[in-house]
Amino acid sequence: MEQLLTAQQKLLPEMTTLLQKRFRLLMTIQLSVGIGRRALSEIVHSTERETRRELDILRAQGLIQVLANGMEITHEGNIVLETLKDLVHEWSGLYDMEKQLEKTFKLARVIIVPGDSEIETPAKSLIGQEAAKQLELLSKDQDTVAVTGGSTIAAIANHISVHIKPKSLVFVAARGGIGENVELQANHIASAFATQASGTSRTLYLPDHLSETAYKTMIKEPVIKEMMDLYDKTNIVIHGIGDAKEMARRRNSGNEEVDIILQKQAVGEAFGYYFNEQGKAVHRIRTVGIQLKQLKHARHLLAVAGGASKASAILSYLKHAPPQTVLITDGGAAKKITQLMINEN
Amino acid sequence: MEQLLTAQQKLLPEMTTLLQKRFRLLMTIQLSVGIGRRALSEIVHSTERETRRELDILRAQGLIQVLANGMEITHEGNIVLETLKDLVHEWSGLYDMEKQLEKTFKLARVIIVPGDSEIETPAKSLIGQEAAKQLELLSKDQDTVAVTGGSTIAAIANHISVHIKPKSLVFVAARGGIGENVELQANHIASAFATQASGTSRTLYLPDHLSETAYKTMIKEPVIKEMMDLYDKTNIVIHGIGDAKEMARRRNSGNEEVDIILQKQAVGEAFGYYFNEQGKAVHRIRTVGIQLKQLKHARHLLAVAGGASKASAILSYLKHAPPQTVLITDGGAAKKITQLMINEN
DNA sequence: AACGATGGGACAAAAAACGTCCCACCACTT
DNA sequence: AAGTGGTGGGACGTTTTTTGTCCCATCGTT
Repeated sequence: MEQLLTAQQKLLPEMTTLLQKRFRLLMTIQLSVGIGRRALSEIVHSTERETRRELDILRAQGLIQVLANGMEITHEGNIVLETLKDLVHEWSGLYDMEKQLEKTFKLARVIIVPGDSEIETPAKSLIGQEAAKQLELLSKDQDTVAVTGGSTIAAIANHISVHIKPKSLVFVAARGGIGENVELQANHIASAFATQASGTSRTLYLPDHLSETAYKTMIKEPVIKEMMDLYDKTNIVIHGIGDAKEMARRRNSGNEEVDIILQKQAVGEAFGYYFNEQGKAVHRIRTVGIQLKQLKHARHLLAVAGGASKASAILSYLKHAPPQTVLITDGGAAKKITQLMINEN
Repeated sequence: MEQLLTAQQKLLPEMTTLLQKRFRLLMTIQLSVGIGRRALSEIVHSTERETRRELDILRAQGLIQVLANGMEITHEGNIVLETLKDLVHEWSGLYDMEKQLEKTFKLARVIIVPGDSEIETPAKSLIGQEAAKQLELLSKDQDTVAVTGGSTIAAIANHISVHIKPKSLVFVAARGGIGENVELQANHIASAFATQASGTSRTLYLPDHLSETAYKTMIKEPVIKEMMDLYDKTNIVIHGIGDAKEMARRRNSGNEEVDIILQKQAVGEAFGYYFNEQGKAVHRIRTVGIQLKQLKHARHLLAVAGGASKASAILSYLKHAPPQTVLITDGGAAKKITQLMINEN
């Protein structure tokens, strides 16, 4: 039945907003009987005309009744209100969390999709879809877009072709290779994005983590140097947020490295920096790929990560996220983040 | 969960239509892959522009994908389609039945609300609501409206004030008193309607069934004569459809009367006539109140009845219903009627 | 190469929504 | 008893959206 509602929302995307709007009106009328059209408009922060329109509909549906001294909710209206209470609470809860996170961490935008991508697959797909929508919204012609790897970022690819209109985007792999799975490599993903968006892609064929000597050698290679320059010109960065231990494991870090991470209580990782719960960088490893300081020059940053287990990593990252960051996550992560924030205070 | 959907429909009445429209588009695309915008418009009998608008939404939602040679449904679209199948079938089934009944019996309009008013109370309320809407739609200023009694008709009263704009309607009791319950008497209902619609009412203080002598005496009374004249001027009639045995019981008919009804296999009753399954009038009793032949002169007839048990009575009535009849019933009755019709052939 | 479909762009016309008044009415307060 | 501040509903010019109807480049098929 959960699915039925999800399917309904897919087919009628405007439903969610409308339902919440009318629900709120109905609820307000219930709470303050005898309220008038204009007073109501003020409370719900809506124009008189719009409120009026919705009220006409509510009246025609027999959910409210008009008295001489204002309006009151009918018995039927009360039933509707009661029935939809949980549903709206669920939905509007997400909306409230979005706004709260935006405000607390001074982010450009926070988008929370319902569900938990670790438990239900549709949530990951929703995240991907929203990320693709944001990319379409924020990208301009001939922009350079840097992308990292990971399953969440990979999930965006499926929705690119549906949402992105062609505008000669250049997709750049934002980091070298990590771990085994080819499908989740930045290189592969950049290329996939380019195909789907009818753009071009540039790839970086190097391991993500290099010894100092190897690094110094490779940086002089023209092919590599060219990529480093591209990072300076990057307009949009789409990146995941890694769990510290998980990233260390993927990088096949040695025992001493893992020990440092554990000892310094790192919870999150991004672009070679490990962050502790307070959002402080406690450790750094040399990585090829885009650098943290280069991020600040990008016009938009899409931070994409979901699942309750990533909550602490996301929270840690948010504490130093640049203001042009757009966070796209899911209800599972968002709820956990809120919990963690409460525990801190 | 059934309730949740009902509540949703209450709050978003435009949802039903929209959902069905988009569902149909999606389904058509699924069936004929590679179909184009214009061909699609023809199939679903919609304008190119409207189809286009909906298609844009479906595309943005990732439910369809645009190829060079037309459109195809995505995996996600298929899931949505599968999930909403039952819901839409339920809804559109009602719509189809409406059209079928309209056509078969040449009626002005048939409205079927979901549910069965004998089982769920909301269905009766829905019937009342729809009847009130129709009255608003069909009535003109200073119209004379005759109403009969019964619980279904009484249910309309609650929705009158919400739907009817004041237009000096005159409500007339269409028949005398039957049975005990005052609240369900034509007199009481006419008066209730008038109050709710800010109109006036005329009542008929006589028992519905009279002996011939009593009838001949009373008909000469000016007060009664005046009412009979009013019936000739009646513009709109709102009436229920009675089950034959039930009506006989309410009228406290004698045993011989009941025997005739049983023997002649009467199933329905309206305005003193008992009808058999074939819609033939098999028995008649003298009633005060509006007469069957006077119905034909009314501009609109609202026949209101619900519940599976009334199906045969409704069907019987429909067989001789005047073309200006608007039938308002519920899913329970409509489904039973359809079954009965199939059995006849 | 030609045809017939495709989707998408464009634009004037029609329709709906909106902002913003006024007005009559009613319930309180003064 | 008069005044005041709220109520809903009507009205109307303006703005925004929707609609109908083209054209056009493109692609697959003939």
